[in-house]
Amino acid sequence: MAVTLKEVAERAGVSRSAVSRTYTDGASVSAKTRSKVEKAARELGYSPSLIARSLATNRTKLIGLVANNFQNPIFLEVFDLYTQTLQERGLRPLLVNLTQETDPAYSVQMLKQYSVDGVVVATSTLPPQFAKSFQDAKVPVVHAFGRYNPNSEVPVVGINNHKCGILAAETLLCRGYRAIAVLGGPETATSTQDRVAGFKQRMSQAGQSIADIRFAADYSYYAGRDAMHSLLSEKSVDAVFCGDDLICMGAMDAARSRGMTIPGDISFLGFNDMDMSGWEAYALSTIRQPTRDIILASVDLVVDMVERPDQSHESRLFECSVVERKTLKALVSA
Amino acid sequence: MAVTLKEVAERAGVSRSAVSRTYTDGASVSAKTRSKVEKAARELGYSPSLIARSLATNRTKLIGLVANNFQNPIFLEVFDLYTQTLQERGLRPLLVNLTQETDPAYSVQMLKQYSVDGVVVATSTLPPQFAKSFQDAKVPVVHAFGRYNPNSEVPVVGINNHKCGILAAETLLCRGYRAIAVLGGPETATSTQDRVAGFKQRMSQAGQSIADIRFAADYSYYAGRDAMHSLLSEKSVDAVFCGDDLICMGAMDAARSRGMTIPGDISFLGFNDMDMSGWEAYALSTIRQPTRDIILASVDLVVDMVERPDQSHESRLFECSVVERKTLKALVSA
DNA sequence: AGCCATTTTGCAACCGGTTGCAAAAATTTT
DNA sequence: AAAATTTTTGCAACCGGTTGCAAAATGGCT
Repeated sequence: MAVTLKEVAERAGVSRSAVSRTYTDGASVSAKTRSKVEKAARELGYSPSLIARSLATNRTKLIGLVANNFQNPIFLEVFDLYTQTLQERGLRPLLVNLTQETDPAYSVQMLKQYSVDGVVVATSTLPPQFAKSFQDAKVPVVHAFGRYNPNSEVPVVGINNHKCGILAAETLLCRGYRAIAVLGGPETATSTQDRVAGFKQRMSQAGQSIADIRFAADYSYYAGRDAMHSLLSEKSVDAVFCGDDLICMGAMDAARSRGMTIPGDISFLGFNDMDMSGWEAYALSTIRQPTRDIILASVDLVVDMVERPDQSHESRLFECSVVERKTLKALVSA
Repeated sequence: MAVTLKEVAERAGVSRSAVSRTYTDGASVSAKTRSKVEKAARELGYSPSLIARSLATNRTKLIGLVANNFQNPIFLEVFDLYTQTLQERGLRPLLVNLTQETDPAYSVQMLKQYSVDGVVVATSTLPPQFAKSFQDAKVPVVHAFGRYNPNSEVPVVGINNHKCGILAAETLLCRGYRAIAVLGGPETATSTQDRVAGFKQRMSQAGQSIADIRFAADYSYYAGRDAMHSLLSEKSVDAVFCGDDLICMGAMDAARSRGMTIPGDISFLGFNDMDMSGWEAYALSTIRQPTRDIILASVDLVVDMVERPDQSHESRLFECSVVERKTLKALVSA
């Protein structure tokens, strides 16, 4: 069917190796041979089969990308960046959509069968041991957006969620809020747990209690809205720290539908700073996670792990920052 | 490195073919041999290499998914469905992110090198000839969300955009609007062109002129907002048909920021019915495109093209419907 | 021109599977 | 129990590339 190296070799009147070498860089071919080969290849419409090459070189240029957050628009941004970044390096993503099925065995098996060169697990909700199972299967893996632990075996690229929780608490405290609630993401997500822990710590350090802590069923607008409705029907609060911008938008709409104004009656602090957070209907003040940096670094890291497997590979954490828009009151000056 | 078929064969004390046959269905292996092989495989942690298999069978189980709309959240829904649907059939998507570079040559080359079994081009903005170039390269291809033409060579799975334009016009006309504008997607997108053409046709048929036609620079919130601002500073209109929900949300925020109420001062009709369109902050009345049906059908179709290449393969168009929320006035009764 | 160092080239084995074919084994039939 | 039939098995060639090695070609130098 497709044109093969052998046909090109025959047409160009050279050996098969000569053709092969024309297409592997660093190989030794004379200018004359190269041009004969290229001419023949052009005429035949030849392009080398990566499948066959993979078999011989033991490199597929395929990177497994494992994700479970296909509901959250921020993942589209993540996804766009991953595909572009990989593309630029001549690599291709092979996607695994985890849906509910978070049994790692399936993904590991799948990606091993395709002999991916490496894997990026891109999720903030799964525990370190999930990513670990790729490592156990001898596949280079990095956990992007994952939970960092100083002696974790799988390198993590992400943020310090505990510290972000502290940052959130400080941001709200120094604006004088006194009835603060937390509306986290799913309780099982490691990111949620860490952020809430950091938040609690800073609040109690300031001698403040937290008015209410609850968790949205998932990372979605509707989960945020529903959780906020039930919160508002039980408690009265003046500020809410949300575990995610999407949840926060749902929560804001819940508050508004009860006639509350933002930030007059109630204030919101989100998390992530996705594209939509800047929309005028929300103009969300939020904690920005440097998504782009995390993605670039995680690709760099996994590539490095593939190329230099013996070296040690270190986790990288990036700083988060507060983005001020219109859902918080102005700072009270000291 | 990885465990190979040969090692399993040796351990199980059978030939390599026996091992191979154990893992290809429809092959003839005795129960006794099979269990010996499975035992050895389990002990060694063997799973067959799809790369090697592909080379021999000429099937990779890889489907190229070509897209250029990584900015629009609706694509995340599309993407989720594609990955899941393919996954269920034992196939994997190989993603190509077109970004600006819409020269098909690159994608064709890329996907041919990976010997994908088939390709789904999932975009409503590129012309039929883009998808055609895969066909010219002998790769089975379907164009999802593409422009349909009765004698198009590449099968299309999507909607009739012209008809949707008519539907939009009727929806607005029968509610009594008399200063109607169109705010389309990018002017170069085939979907935009067809919707606008249908819309115009129905309007002139009703003896109505269109107050303003303009196009957003791309399928984004900000493009919609900017275009709407310039529209409003030039004209006065009572309803706007937007080429996409995202554009529509931007347009709504532009109108609101000028103090207009919806649907009191101005009404909006969107297109797509993405998840966000139901959010309370927008509650968009919109034309629903049956995304799920389109995706399932396009996967079915491409699979069929791979399995029965000689058969003829027909395009499929689905119907769209109006979803009523809160951005249009109630119907004026006859 | 002749010698030596450097490139370039082709051969052949290999990557990890599949599969047509004929022989061997198991099963059925007489 | 032997013959005929069916099923299972192993051999070996093949899928489309890469690569170590030795031979051949090239180029530089005296």
